[in-house]
Parts: sequence; structure tokens; C-alpha cells
Amino acid sequence: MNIKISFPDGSEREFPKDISSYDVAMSISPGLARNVVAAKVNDKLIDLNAPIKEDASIELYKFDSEIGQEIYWHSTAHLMAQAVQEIYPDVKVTIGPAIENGFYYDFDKEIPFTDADLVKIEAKMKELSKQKLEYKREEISREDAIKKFADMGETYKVELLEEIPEGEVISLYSQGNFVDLCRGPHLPNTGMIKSIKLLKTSGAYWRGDEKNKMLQRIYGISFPSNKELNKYLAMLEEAKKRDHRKLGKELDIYSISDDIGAGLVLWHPNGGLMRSVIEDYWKKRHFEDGYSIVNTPHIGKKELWITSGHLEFYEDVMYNPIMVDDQEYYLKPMNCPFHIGIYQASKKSYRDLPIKMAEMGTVYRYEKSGAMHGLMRVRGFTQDDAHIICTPEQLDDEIMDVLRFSISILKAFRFKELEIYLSTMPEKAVGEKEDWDKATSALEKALKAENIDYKVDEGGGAFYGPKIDIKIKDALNRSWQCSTIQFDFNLPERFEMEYIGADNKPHRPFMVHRALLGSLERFFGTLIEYHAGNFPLWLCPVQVEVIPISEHYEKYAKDVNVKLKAAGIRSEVDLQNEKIGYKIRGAEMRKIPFMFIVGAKEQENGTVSVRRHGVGDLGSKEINEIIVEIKQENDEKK
RNA sequence: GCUGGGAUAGCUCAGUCGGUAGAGCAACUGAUUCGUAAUCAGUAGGUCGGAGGUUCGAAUCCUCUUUCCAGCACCA
Repeated sequence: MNIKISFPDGSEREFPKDISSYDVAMSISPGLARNVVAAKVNDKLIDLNAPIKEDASIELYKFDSEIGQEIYWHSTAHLMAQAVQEIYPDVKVTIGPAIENGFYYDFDKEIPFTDADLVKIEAKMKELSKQKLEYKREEISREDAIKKFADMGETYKVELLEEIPEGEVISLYSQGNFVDLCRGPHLPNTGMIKSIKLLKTSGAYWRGDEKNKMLQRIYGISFPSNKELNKYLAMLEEAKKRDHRKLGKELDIYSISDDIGAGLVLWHPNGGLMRSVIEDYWKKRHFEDGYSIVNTPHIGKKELWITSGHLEFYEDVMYNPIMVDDQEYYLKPMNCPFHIGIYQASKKSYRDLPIKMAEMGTVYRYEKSGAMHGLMRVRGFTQDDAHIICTPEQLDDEIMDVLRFSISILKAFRFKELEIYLSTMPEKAVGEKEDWDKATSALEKALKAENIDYKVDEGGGAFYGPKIDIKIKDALNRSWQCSTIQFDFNLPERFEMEYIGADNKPHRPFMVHRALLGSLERFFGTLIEYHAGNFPLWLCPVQVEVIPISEHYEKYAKDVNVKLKAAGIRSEVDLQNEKIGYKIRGAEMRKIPFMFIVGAKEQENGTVSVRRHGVGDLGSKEINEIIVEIKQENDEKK
């Protein structure tokens, strides 16, 4: 008997009943069959060797697809678990999924894995791969499965089994002597896993809960060929060079000193200059967009933080109080209560709204020791914070405006790949459901109106309101939250904020928190990594290095420098008693965008020889001409 | 905070079995006056993160502590 199978391109062919996806691939070409790792039949992922029983649509996936990779890595995780149990029979297995880049598997093992263990496990995996063990699927009743795993002493699997909902198919996958509870699908056999690298070990809590036991996790990655693995490893090496902690030191941007305190940043002159350039731009844009700039203190009375709710919710991450005249004061973890104080300094009418207040406010939060990370997670940082206080009617427009504004500013820093999230109501939340819906839909409407691709983080909102977050990835592909637009149902209520409406009655305003760059510290971290230290010209601490060929041309070099400075260009002259190769190398390593080399020819003709960082010699140009070019690039923020 | 691994000159790193520390770059001095990513020579620079302990003797072994790295947890 034959069945009809249709392909993604719309074509249709007949095959014998019970044919496997692998054989379908084989019928197309042996090359495809060699490379295919997964199949979706009637929109359901199944094993390649599973029989197709009826007319169906089919999609075949190779390793180069996301689905293909996921299955490939998931199967590798099983292979690793098998290898681990062969070497350490007492180890209990837990879970081991594929992740964005590779896979991990968590084991319950008393003695943590060492690097030497990884080498052994990797070797064992390669050995098992060569045996081309088949991944066999078996469906089984819950009782049988529980008994089986209980007999093996696999208590974690029993716990998982007990929680699988009634009526769901329970499947086991085995290869060789290794059996795992798993939904599948998997590769046909271990021989398809060619190139394996175990990358790191670490502790990880069972089920991600710190109250549970800490398990031992191994991360790894695998590829169909060594070439792809080596490419991936080379990419990781490259990424390390972009690390902001390394570049921050090399470019003399900031430092963090043990003597001063963990998580407290010292901004060096280069970082300070960039910060001030950013702040100037930030202020200019905010004034243009109708914000007021305010300034508020770093500490406030305990009562204030009780009213705001911060002490109730965040006391464990706030610094201990300071005693002042027998009163307790706390370092501010947020600026909002102070901005509300400004709002409440006088009676507000609906005619005053919206009120938009912005501040570069430095806040302090006690981050747990293991959480700190370069500039990304620190204990003292400056938020480019703003609060928008408006009437309910103004909400949609204000959200739209702030979203547009945020993205427009991020563009000046040339970020292109942004991840945008809409985070909705969490379980523990204040405020009415209808208000949450209204606010969430305002956020969603704005995202849609701006044609922005976003993901929904279900239940990921703050307890006081839904939010839009913009995240930027670092060199190692880790995401960091920068911009955030957060609705707040909590503070207007707690502080009993009001305005007098057209009806001459008091009303409660809506409030939106918003940080654009987020924390300046974190923003710098992402900025450094994103550009690998090659900042857009307008941000560079030194834009032009004037390099005289020898002492004889110092006078001319200084004249050029004066002209550049007069034009508002940040420049300096390299007066070291060195050859120009040496000076150029220095300027290149500092990633200074322009080098002007001047010698006899240039002095005679009133020109400079222009060299661009990372590009090379651009030939000689009239001074005035190149000044115009540089100013233009600077103003366009290219 | 948790698990594991680190901390040696300003930076990057070496230091074997426990015998009181070494290189390159940077800095400083001198020579050189140079055409697009390192001119040569010399000088100086260290309580080996900190505190205890073991030992005749500790950078090295042990304990505690600070801090960094990777991951987990957390991230208003």
C-alpha cells in the first residue's frame, strides 16, 4: 500500500506505507540522507527512523537549521550522560537539554567534575560515537517507567515522571546500555555526532531553585565536522578580545579596585570624557523632547522608603542605613521617590500634565558577590532615569513617544541588533487586572505601531507594572537589559499622587518609569563590546593623533593641532622621541580613528597625510578639507 | 549567596620536588632625528592579594579572609 507525502515546495510523491523519513530523504538524494538530522511530519517532530503510517506533509532538517541543531545537541547531551555513567556508575542523571549554543546535562555527583574528568568523558563520548549506537524509542506506562527508574536508583527521573500529566505519552530513549526519560526526537545513531567539545563545568541548582540541591553541570557543543567546531572555538577566542573588562583596561576607560570596593567604578579620563559627551547629547535630546532635567540627593529618610515600598520589597539588596541626627537614612536604590517629591512640591492640574522629569541619578544596590560582572553588574551606578506622569487619556501617546525616543537615541550609538521584550503581569503583583490589561495593551500598541519585532515575556513584569525591555548582547552572546519602559501602579497609589481634573476633582495620575541607556555603566559595557572598542567618531576620547615624523616638524604638528582644536575636534600631538612606525602602532592600539602624519612635504604644502584606524593610509589632504569631513562625520554620529 | 578555578612588577605571564623571584612590554636615562603597526643601549621597579599556621626554611603545603573568572541563583 502506498501513501502520499507532500514536500514544503508543494510537490507530492507516493511512497510505500511505513517508510521512514530517512528513506524519504534517501529517495531525494544520498547526500541529503547523510546530512539530514530531523524530520517534521504533519507538523510534528519525529525520529528519522520512525515509520510514516499515512498521507503526510514532511519537512527535513539538516544541522544548519535551528531545529536540526537542537536535536543534534540534545542527542549529544544523551551521549554525554551515557559516557558519564559508564565512567562514574554512581552518578545520577537529571536533565540535559540543548541550548542556544550546544547543550548541558546536570548530574548528581558528590565530587564535582574536574577539567581532567572532562577530557576523559570527551574521549569516552568519541568512543561511543564510533560504535554508532542506535537511539531507540520506546513508549511505556507511567508505572513501568517509575519502576524501571526506581530500580536503577534514578530518583530524579522518578520525580519527573510523577509530575508528567495524566494521559501524556511517556517515552524512553536508549542507546547502548543507557536509558533516559525523554520526549525526543533524536538522531538515528551516535555515529552522526562527529566533533565534540566539552567546554565548562559548574554547579547548578536542581530545577533552578536555590533551595534545592546543587548538581554538577557540564556544558558542551558538537558539530558534524571538526572544521565547524574549530570555527566555533575560534569565534569564542575572538569574542574574548572584545570583552569590555579587557578593552576597558587597554583603552584606559575605567577600573575597579579592591581597595575601594567591589562593584564600585572609577571612571578614568577617557571614560569620563566619553561619559560627558554622552551626557551632553542626552541632555540636548531630552530638552528637545520636552523633558525637564532634575537633580536629587543620594540618601533619603527611612520613612520615604517605607512609603515607596522599597524597604518592604528590596531591603536585602539595599545598603544598611546611615544614622543622621538619630534618624535612619538609606542610600537610594532608585530615584523615583525623589521625582515624586518634586511632583508633589506643588498642586498639579491636568493642564500641567504630562510631566516628564529626567535625571542622571546615581543609585546604590547591594548586589550579591557572585552577581557582579565588570561594568555590567555593579553596586553603584548612574541611571539615566525619567518619570512620566500623565493622565490616563495621555497614556497611549506618551508610551508611543517614549518608545520612539528611546530607539532614536540608541541609534546614535549604532546599535543595530536589539532584543525587545514585552513583560506581562507576574503572579505576585499589585494593582487591578483591568489596569494591567490597559497598560499592557498600551505598550503592545506602541510596539506594533512602530513595527517593532518583540517577544513576550509572560509573567516577567515587575510586581508594580508591565514593561518593555530592550536588551543588547555582549561579546559572548549574553543579553543585558539596557532600556526599560515600565508602567507603575504602585507608587502613585502609595504616595497618593493626584492632579486636579477638568471636573475640579482630584484624580490619580499614571506613572511610567523609563531608563534609556539603563545604567551608564552597563551601557558602556555593551557599547565597548558591541563596537569592540572602535567607537563611533563622536564618542572617541581622542579623535585625531597628530604625528610629526621627527622633532623638526613639531612646530607644524602643533599648529595643525591648534587648528583642529579650534574646530572643536579632540586631538593631540605625539611628541615622543620615536620613529613614526612606533607612534602609529601606539595610535592604532589606542584605536584612535584618525592619525595625521606630518613631515617636510606636509609642512611645505599645508597638508596632512591622513591615516584611518583599521583602514590605513588615505593619502594627503588639505587641513581645512579634512576638518570639514571629520566634523561632518562627527555631527552625523556615523 | 552557591559550585568550581584563579590572584606573582603598571600590563601580559614564567617560576620544577618547599631552599627568600624572572622575562617581554610599559616607565625612567642616554644615543638616534627617522615617511605609515615595535631603533638601540642602560637604569629602576616585588612583604608573591591579606592574616594566621606547619617547617630549620613557604610564592610553593594547610586554615581563614578579600577579590577576580566561569556557571547557577538573583537582577526594582
